[in-house]
Amino acid sequence: MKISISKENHLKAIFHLESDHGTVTTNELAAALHTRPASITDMLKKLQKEGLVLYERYKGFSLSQDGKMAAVQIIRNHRLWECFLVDHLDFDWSQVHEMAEELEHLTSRKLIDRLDFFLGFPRTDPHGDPIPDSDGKFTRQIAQIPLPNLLTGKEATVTAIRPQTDQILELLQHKKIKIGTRITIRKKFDFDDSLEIEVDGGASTTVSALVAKNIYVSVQK
Amino acid sequence: MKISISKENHLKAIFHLESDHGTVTTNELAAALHTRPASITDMLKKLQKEGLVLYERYKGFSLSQDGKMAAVQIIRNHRLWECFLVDHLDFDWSQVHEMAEELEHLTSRKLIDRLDFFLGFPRTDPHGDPIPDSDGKFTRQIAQIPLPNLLTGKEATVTAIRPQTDQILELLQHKKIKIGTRITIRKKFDFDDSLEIEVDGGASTTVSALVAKNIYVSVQK
DNA sequence: ATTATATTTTAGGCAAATCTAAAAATTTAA
DNA sequence: TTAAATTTTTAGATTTGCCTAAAATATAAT
Repeated sequence: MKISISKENHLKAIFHLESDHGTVTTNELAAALHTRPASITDMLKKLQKEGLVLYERYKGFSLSQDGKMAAVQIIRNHRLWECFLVDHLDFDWSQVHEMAEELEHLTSRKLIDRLDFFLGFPRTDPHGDPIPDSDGKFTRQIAQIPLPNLLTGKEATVTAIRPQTDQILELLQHKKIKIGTRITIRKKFDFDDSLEIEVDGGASTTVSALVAKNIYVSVQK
Repeated sequence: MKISISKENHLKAIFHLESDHGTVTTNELAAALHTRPASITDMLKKLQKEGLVLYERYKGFSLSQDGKMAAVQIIRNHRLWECFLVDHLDFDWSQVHEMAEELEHLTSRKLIDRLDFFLGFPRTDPHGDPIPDSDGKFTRQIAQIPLPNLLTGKEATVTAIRPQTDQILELLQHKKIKIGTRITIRKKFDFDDSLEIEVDGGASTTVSALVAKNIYVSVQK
């Protein structure tokens, strides 16, 4: 009944790709897992036998209900451990992903539930991604929009940075922007789509279109 | 250069058996790891090739300097995670071993060092076993003696319970004895070697020879 | 609609970590 | 000190997860 780490990684990758594109192909999955299409086919057959994916050769595949549950559990583990690493061990959010990739595979359900309690039942991880509860349910997230879509003059809260790279982290750290920061757009420049923004009701800076596109905000909350 | 989990477990088991008996045999190691002697021989050859054990067929084996370092690192990980589970996630010391068996294999050195800091650099784990520092050094432990060896009337601190089973934990919990508890022997009964002891300067109880033998105390500190 | 291209699968192999059964070496005991 | 018992090792398989190269199928393009 125990799912191997490699299988867990396959389920997780399928889940993420399904969420993004709605559908997944063998090649995509192979790329996501840094493995070869042939290996994916092998694994798919095993996962099907265990009832974790629905698979028909040459036709495509998708997670079964059980497979989805397993994937969500891993994602929960991953995100909770990221919270622990950032909030209590004082790591930067850009450093924690790899460590969480290992921690997410720990098998004790009780451990993760106690960790959840210890952390105070956080609803999002340090990157702004939602954390499902112990039953695998994602509580509805507040609506997030890319910063360029925010109306000028309307204040909003930064809820996520995506994708997160060391480079954008460095830039945003310098500009004192992180999750929870309040931002108001003061001016949009059509020339290069850069934005002049006010940060936490204080100083103004300018961010390029590229940076702005990676910042997600919410007007509610 | 990365050591597999299975190899780490072999090194750790050799380390523990060497500490106990001074020497280890193929059969003992197989028993400790719930595996077969033939598998031990296989693994030993691999570990030798990697310079982690000194091995001559039919002659015996022991950890090399590198092997010892690796083993100590795992033990450090294991004991620090046990501290975390007991001190922060509120598990009983009898429950944490299995979880720590998984956590000990995490590969990030930085993670474990930050955990050490977070925990306040504990010198012993919840079972009273010493935790080596980041360089693998065990700081000299205060002398521990089995409770029956303690002189009557001399106060001492409980430093370890060994071996720890759910049953003895239950008994000691009921008698309010744990690591850190102060104990004084009031009377030794030669008839069955049971002891009448005073717990934390308060009430007295009696413990059987079997229980007493499993309690280790230190008069210093 | 047929060919060309791209995707997916099969076939056959490899390395790690285990196993069983049998052989070899060592140790113990008569 | 040789025979018996024990320990350890070898030989040969198995499972898991991956690989490459070639074949099968599906999709796109003329």
